[in-house]
Amino acid sequence: MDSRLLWGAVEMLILEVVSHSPTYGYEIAQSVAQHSQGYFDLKEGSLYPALHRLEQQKLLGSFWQEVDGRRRKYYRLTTAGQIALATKKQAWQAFSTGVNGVLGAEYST
Amino acid sequence: MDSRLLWGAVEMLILEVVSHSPTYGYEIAQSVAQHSQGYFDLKEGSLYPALHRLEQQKLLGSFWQEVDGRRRKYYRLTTAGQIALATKKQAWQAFSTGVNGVLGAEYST
DNA sequence: TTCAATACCTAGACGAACAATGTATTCGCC
DNA sequence: GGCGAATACATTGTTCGTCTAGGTATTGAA
Repeated sequence: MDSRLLWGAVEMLILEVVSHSPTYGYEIAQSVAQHSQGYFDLKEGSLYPALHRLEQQKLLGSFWQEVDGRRRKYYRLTTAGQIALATKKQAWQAFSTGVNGVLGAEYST
Repeated sequence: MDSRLLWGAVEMLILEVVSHSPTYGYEIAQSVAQHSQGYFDLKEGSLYPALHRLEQQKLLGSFWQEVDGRRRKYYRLTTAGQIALATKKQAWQAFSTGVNGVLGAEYST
């Protein structure tokens, strides 16, 4: 995949996954990979800085929890996060429509 | 618009526009803006470096031409450019499908 | 003459994704 | 009892395309 296309979409994908239920970094990466048929492979160097960014922007809240001897940092969506997610989805729609508008521009059809 | 989403898509959009007929930078920017309903606004700082990149990669060829006292640098798609465009379109499709797969994921359990 | 539009270009700043590396635990395997 | 794979977190430094902001020059309208 062209990783450049990933720019700006990572945060939206994270917010989307967390919006369904509180979850943690490692599981987010797996969830994104799974639902994209393995297309997305969030690296730690992208994932964790993004989570910290979103937390600092108060779009995500977090709490530590230990499960089976493993410490996990769970994230949940804040109200601001819900709004941000909706906004990002709209931006994605507009972007996607824009690209397809150029690609499918009727120069003959 | 979220300019981050633009990453990596600019070259594809340029190649697409040029593929229809030889054209020049200024017109490319206008064409992209028009076909995306004004969503995309290619800045010169993105447009010209991208054109030079594509020319250096031999995906675009160029020739100068003067029209009405204005010098224009026209670009045309090379054979390699056609292949690259097709490849980028497929990558875009895969990316778009991947994103929508995560956004529209069924969590019904 | 002054401004907008046309038409090209570049230098530097910015910032997110990546590779690589580190820590630590649990579990399957033999 | 040892050993690798998977789990789970994190950071450092590099990379590189986009943007801001600046520059040159011509044409045509106010």
